Amino acid sequence: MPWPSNRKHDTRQRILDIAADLFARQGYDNVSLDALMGHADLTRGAFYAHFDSKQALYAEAVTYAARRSARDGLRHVGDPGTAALAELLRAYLDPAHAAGQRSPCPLAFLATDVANREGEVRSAYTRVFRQLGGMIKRALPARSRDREERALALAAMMVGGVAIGRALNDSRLTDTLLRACRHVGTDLIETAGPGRRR
Amino acid sequence: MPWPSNRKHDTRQRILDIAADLFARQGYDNVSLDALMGHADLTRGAFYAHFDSKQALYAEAVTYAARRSARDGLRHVGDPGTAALAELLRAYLDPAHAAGQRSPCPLAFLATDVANREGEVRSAYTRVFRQLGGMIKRALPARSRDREERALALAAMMVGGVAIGRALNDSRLTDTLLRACRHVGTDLIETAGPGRRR
DNA sequence: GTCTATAGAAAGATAGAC
DNA sequence: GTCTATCTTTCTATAGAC
Repeated sequence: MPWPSNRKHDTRQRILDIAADLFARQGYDNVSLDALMGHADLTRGAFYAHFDSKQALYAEAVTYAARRSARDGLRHVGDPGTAALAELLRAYLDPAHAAGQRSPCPLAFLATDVANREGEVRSAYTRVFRQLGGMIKRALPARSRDREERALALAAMMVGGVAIGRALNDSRLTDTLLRACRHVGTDLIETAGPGRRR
Repeated sequence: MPWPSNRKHDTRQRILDIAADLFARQGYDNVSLDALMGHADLTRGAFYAHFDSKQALYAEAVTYAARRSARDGLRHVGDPGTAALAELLRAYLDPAHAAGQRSPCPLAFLATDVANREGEVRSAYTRVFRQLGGMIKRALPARSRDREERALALAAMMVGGVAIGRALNDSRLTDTLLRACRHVGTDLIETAGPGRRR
């Protein structure tokens, strides 16, 4: 219960919701407070009644976008385990995700955008990445060697696949890339049984 | 011989060189023409004698940054083959690369930055990615199954690792991530012998 | 809390002198 | 080709009325 009771802080939440979407889709610099508040049917002036600055909102938005992306993306994913992990891989590397047709993951959509910022934004990004890595790690077979390394490498492949796929100009190549990551990633999960590698 | 003879287009080349560096390190919006030209010991006004617009320069810079990054990064990499590929993996996923201590690869440094642009910039990025994918593919064992898919997934892991590593706030986690990508990536190369998988 | 109005700074691009 | 000066736009942030 972060909020004492139901208040008019609905507005604040609405702004945060819109910000998570716009920032992820267009990047920090390409979203003006004017456009942002316009989407909330408000004007610039009202913004500072809810947030201290654009940067402060950005930091919160990164965290919130991650939570929302996980909530929406993991809807059909069952309990932890390799089957659920394969399903996560499929959902994350879906062309619809790269195309921004559902709640985008800020790790992939804001990677280089966040790298050019400081402080709280970077911390939020780091926190989110740790969560993804931890989730993948726990879903891998408990007794597999290199569980941590496999989890981090898998996360990098997922994020990289979507980030690159979004930048490409050729949707056929994007689809091919995402499919490749799904297939190779699935193999990385399946071959992660106890006592393999090296 | 792209240039008819040696001309004073040295200046143009100098601007391009600086742009490739600044854009990759700071992103498109965070580099002003003022700062750019300042690094070349010139002023804003001289810019338009060499390029049509900032966007046009950006497109050229993406291509040029890739060429320079490959040239500098592959200096100690021998002829194509799995050994050279392992060396490429090591050089690309080096913490010094992620920290920007040598010619940065635009694929990793500009992924989400390029995604928010159009036209020629996206085309340049796509072309560069095709080159990286092709290079990795040719270095994999010729008779291996899924050569194309492995190559693309490896590229995604490399780019993703560096892009994420650069955004993180914690250099220990960055190092761990890059090491994980190197190890798992090396395994992906070694297990790519003829007739494996599935 | 939300509005309009405005301050103040920065940016891309152009014009004309040298 | 390069300079200085300027046009024009855009943006974050603040002030004060309602």
